[in-house]
Amino acid sequence: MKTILTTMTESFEEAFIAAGYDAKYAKVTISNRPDLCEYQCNGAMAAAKQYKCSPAQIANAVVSKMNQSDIFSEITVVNPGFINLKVSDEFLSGYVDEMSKDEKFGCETASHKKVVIDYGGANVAKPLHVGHLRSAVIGEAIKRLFKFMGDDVIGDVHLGDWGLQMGLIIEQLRCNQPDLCYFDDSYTGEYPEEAPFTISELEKIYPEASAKSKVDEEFKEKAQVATLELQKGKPAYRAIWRHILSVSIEDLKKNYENLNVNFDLWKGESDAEEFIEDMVKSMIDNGFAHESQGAMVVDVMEETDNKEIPPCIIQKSDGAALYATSDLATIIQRKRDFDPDEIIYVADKRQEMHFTQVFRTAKKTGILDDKCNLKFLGFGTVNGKDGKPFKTRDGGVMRLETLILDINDAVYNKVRDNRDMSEEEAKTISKIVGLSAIKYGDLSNQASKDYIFDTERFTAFEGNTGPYILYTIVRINSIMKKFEESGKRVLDSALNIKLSSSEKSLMIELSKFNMMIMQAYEELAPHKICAYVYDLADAFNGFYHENKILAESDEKRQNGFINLLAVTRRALETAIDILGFNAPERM
RNA sequence: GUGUCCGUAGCUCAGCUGGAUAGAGCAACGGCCUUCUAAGCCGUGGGUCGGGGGUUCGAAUCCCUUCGGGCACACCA
Repeated sequence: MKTILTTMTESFEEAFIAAGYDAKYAKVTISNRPDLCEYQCNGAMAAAKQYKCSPAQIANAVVSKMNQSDIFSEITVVNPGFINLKVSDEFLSGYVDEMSKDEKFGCETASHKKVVIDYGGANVAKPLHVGHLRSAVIGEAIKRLFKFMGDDVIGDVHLGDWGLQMGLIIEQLRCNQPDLCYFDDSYTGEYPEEAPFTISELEKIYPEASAKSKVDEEFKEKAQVATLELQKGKPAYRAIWRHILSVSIEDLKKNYENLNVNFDLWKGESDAEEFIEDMVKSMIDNGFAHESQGAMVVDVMEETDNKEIPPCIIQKSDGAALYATSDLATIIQRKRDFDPDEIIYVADKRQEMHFTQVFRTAKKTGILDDKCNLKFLGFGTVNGKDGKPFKTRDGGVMRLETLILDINDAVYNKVRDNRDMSEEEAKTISKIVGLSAIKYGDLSNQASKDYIFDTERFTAFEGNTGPYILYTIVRINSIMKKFEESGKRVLDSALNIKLSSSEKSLMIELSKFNMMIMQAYEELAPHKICAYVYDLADAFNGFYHENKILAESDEKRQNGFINLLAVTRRALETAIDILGFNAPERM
């Protein structure tokens, strides 16, 4: 269904044409002067230049063709040539009504794409930390947004599971437990199904190994050898590797679950391994890759570049693969498995250069045709209150798990203070509300910018926060419940057509739903959904304070109120579901 | 050095495909709970949109320049 602004613009296009002017000037926008009007059309001023007459003259001519309109209740021309508009109650109410009957609230796209979204950025054997928060939260929101818009979306965590870290862990394990059968070369039996370590042991092994490799050259070399042997398929190391994967993935799933983040695919770098050899060979054979300073590279510099873009290295001088190689091979794999129309990478913005190189190489070498769009959604750093990267109090890396627990605790205390409820319920609610605090706090900032993660601010439940949105929904729930308990029934699904001012404001906000969601979709901008949800919640709270819903004596009018509440609740719930969190029954 | 992003209220951020008086939230101050969850609502104060030029009837928004900051610039991911 058309957005309300499109509908309005189209009615003005007719008027512009009827008055003898180009339809391109007919654009209707939301008013930036709510004290004067609800919508406005400023085209007359732009048109004045082309037609060499006064803007007011054009505006008046256009408006004179608009007097049949049932969309607007008021159309006025103001100097120098603004056309100020107020929407009619009937049209607005009808529009919101139609929207509410649509499963997707009037959102639609021209085409349904197949999209792979690469987000999460987790590595096996390493715990998630704050740095992983954004990729997970933003990626999940983008994925849900695309799904909502009707695209066929595949979310892939794309684990880091194939690098030197694997060899390091294997060698460290050998030091710690040399008697394990994996290290006995004469061992011929089946390797055990049980992993020789738990996740918390594993999480200790990696830092230990990593630290040792920096001071112990011999150890580092052994790890490199182990990595190579693993990649070549040595059964014992493959067995350890599988243990690392299964133990890690189980733990990662649990952590991502706590964030309400779900991947459709748990592929990793290792899954692209099989494509690397042929890929590199073909790039060389086809003349795309050449040797430079011992490495194999693909030139990706283009004439229009105004800065140096280094070539994309697809093979190190020692013959090993690296980041770009693995990403390119993964594109081949995705092309084969899904043949996507688009692949979106949600990663730290500092990796932009890398993705530029990979994208260009993929196109240049023909791994991908022009049908498939590659997009990079880069996000900024999570900083602490000092404006520097977020750390624990003692300066260490903040684990994501810890961050979530801290937030939940703060929320829990608040919930216990404010409401009388059982400990169990308070805990459940704290998790739900805490998640909204984290996600809304993150998503309400522009993805590309750094932002300050202020635990106090996010857990203080006042103002423009996730909990405020949830609180609004809970209020609606509460009224609806009381309405049902009173034994009253909803008469019909009609909304009121004679509107109070706060009721109209709420409907105007509701009518923006499809527009805002589609804009966020086109711009990959979840923060616009946050801003919208806040405006909607704000409009509802204004309405809530001005109208006594349960005490309304006019049954018909009350019926309209209740229906409006239902629409508002569904709009809010739909929007926060896209953002990746939800509301509790009460709080 | 080159490129790139950013600089908006005391703080955290929107607005940036040009429109009228630059918006929120927090913090400050003043009101509103015998009545649907006060985690709320209403109101007050607070800005030379980093500085300077330019384009335009009109610039936070576009262009140039300058200052300040972040980040990236070939064998890490």
